[in-house]
Amino acid sequence: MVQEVRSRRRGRELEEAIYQAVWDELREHGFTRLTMDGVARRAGTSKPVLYRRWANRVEMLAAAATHFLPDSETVPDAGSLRANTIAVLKVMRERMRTTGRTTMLGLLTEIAANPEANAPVIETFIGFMRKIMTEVALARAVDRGEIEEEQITTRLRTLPLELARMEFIVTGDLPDVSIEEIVDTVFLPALEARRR
Amino acid sequence: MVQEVRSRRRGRELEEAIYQAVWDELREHGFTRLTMDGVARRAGTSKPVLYRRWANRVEMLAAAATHFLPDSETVPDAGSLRANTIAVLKVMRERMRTTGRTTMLGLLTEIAANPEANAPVIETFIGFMRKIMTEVALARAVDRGEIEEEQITTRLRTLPLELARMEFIVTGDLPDVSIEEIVDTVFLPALEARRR
DNA sequence: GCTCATAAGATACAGTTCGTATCTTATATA
DNA sequence: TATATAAGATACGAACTGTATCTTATGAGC
Repeated sequence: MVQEVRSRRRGRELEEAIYQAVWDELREHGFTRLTMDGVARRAGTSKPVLYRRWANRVEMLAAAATHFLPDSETVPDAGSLRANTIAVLKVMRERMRTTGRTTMLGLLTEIAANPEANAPVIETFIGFMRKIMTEVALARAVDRGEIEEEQITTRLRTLPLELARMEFIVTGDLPDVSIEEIVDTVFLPALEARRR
Repeated sequence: MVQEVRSRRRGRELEEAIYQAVWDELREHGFTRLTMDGVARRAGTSKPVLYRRWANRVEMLAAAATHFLPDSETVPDAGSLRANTIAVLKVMRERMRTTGRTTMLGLLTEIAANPEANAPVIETFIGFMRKIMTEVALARAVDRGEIEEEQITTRLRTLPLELARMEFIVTGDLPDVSIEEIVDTVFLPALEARRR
């Protein structure tokens, strides 16, 4: 035989192939119709290989999502709280588009059913954005003297993120106009009201 | 025979029994484990009866939810925009608690997959609350001269509702403290910022 | 280069659930 | 009382889940 294929992948290599298959199946069929058989077939492997790694569908999916979403983002300082908040919301939009609406809903459903077990998933999606919001938008604004540390409450810190997430979940997207509206007519005024 | 049971219910009566069965199954097993067989068994009927009425599980569930949620609410004037907005959010909380977190997520998932077909569901859940918000909180405040019609944008009208819904979906509840925080540190300041 | 433990991949399975088809029979209506 | 309609029982194919069992490729250690 001329063809000397590496017919059996292992470890990292195999896992990458599985993640890719999950992602492709997700694009093609959506979260609700993503099956273990489908992923196994597309990845050129078999179900037991999947179940040896993850206990169930959602765990596998969460791992794939985590794998494809960057766990750090470098957002250059845009010079103002307004511009940086808009930049953060655009990062969030990209992440949500990558993940997809029904996948987000599926993960939220799983989290609702099993909060402790899914703490890492919560961290990947929600905690991460809060971190970026704090570091990229708020901390810089405090440094710059644009706002006072005391103006920032948890509610206000997460406010633009919550609105962005809700809009994406319900409408399926988050246009630039909405981002600007959230920042200009809700976030900044609410923050401003706490001055002094 | 002494016992003269109506052994075969029809129409309205049968439907009420089905809705009740859906609701009970929902309480007992949650949205993800609600099965057609289970509902049929509990309602003392059979699957074909369900499928003659609704095309699938989600449609049936949406109908049951619509059936149990009041389609009008009388919220007495509490005297101020602040108090009325809080009252509206408490109505919303009751509706969300009645529906349940995973059921909401399930319906949202279905809406995402099939927006046109589920327009009535959207109306029941989202449109209804907007209407209450407008009638109970905003219109009265305008009448009272507390705010100007021009201050109200769609974004601001739905702002407290979006925040309340997101918090309920992610955390599973909406405590009084959150309601007050939403109204006092976000909604009213954002509205105030548009004065003049 | 050989041996061997490990894990990949194939296959088959029981158990659920969905949605449908088919049939019998109770019940409202004319 | 006759008849159309729909309820309810039952059974089914199809899809999917998660597991069990088996063979065999492959990397690590000798």
